[in-house]
Amino acid sequence: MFAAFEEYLLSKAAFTSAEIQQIQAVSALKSLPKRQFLLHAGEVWAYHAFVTGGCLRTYTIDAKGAEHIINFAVENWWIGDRQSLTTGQPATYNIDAVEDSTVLLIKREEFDQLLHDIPTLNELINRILQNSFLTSQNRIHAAISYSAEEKYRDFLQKYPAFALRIPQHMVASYLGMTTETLSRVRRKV
Amino acid sequence: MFAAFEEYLLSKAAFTSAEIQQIQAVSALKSLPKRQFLLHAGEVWAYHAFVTGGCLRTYTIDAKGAEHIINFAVENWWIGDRQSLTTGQPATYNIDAVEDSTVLLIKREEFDQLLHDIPTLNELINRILQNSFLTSQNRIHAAISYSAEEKYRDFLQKYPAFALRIPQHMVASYLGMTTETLSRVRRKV
DNA sequence: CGATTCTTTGAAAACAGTCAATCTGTGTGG
DNA sequence: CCACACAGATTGACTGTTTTCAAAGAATCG
Repeated sequence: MFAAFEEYLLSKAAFTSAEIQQIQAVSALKSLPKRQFLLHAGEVWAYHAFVTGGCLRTYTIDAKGAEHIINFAVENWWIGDRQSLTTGQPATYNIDAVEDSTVLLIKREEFDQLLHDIPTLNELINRILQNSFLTSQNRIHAAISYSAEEKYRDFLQKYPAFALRIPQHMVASYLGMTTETLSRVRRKV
Repeated sequence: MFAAFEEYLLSKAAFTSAEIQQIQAVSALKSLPKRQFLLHAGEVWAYHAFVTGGCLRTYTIDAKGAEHIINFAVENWWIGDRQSLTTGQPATYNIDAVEDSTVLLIKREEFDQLLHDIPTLNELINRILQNSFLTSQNRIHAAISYSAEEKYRDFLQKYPAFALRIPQHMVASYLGMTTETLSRVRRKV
């Protein structure tokens, strides 16, 4: 399973095999059956996590019990509560497995050491951060500009693969609408 | 006006005076009267921009002529179309001045050189990027979870100063609702 | 198969948007 | 300094969209 991470790293930048080994030395693997939590809101999150297989979601639960999904992470995506990671404050988000998943974990201190020792990794992480930011901006734009139907069309166009593997009530919650509304929108699309 | 930027930089990290001078050498100042554009959608954006005074907004205009504001930037905030900056593609956003403003501009190539020469600046920029990302995440959460009234309360609580200086129809457009809806929400709050 | 989870449908209510008119404040030019 | 124009905010009546609640149908999994 580390092989998937190694392949990802090498596809993104020219890491030496010594660097790969150093990364592997601090990587821990974790299997998460469907519905199992990686993080509960209120706990402190102190890892960098990379999804090697499956799908997870980051979400909140409001006073009425409704879930609001901040994002999904499938193979080759990073996941975690970055706010908690950097501030040390309790996490505001829950993370659990949408499907049976496998995740690779690196503790914060060890990851910081890697960033310090391996400039290539530092650059890669910053590139990813920048991408995450741009993606977030686009999502904000969609959220404040589009109707329910437009949001769903936009989602389908951006993430056609997600629509096939993620339950619709979760897609609805990601798009900021109810399951019923999404179901009605889908009838039209 | 560079003084404001220098003060900002020194408040954020320990820059040497040589570094400050190197930064100043590539900084250009620009005054923007209210309503003047810094960037039109479709143009390529190739600067890092820092607001030394006033207030600007980043927004799109949809097919019906409605504006959707992605964000505001006041004194000591950075602004620009990062997507266009990094990819070289035409910008998707417009940027113009909400008030008479002053902006400090550094061309992309020169900024890259600074990042290379001044590790402290590199770290600072990455910290800011990370903050921008976290702020975006929170905004997404608000946009998909809250009602119009909750969105406005949340906005007031996070940015009390904005409510005083930004016209309400722009706040409405930032929150993803119409001016009329915001006006009705305000009557209740 | 039976139980659970997920999706769809219907009807009513709540919410937000639209259109049009009025009101307010501000700033400019005469 | 006043009058007027203009941008911005509010209000009312109406329309349309989305949510809510409840129930019934699929699909999936042990």
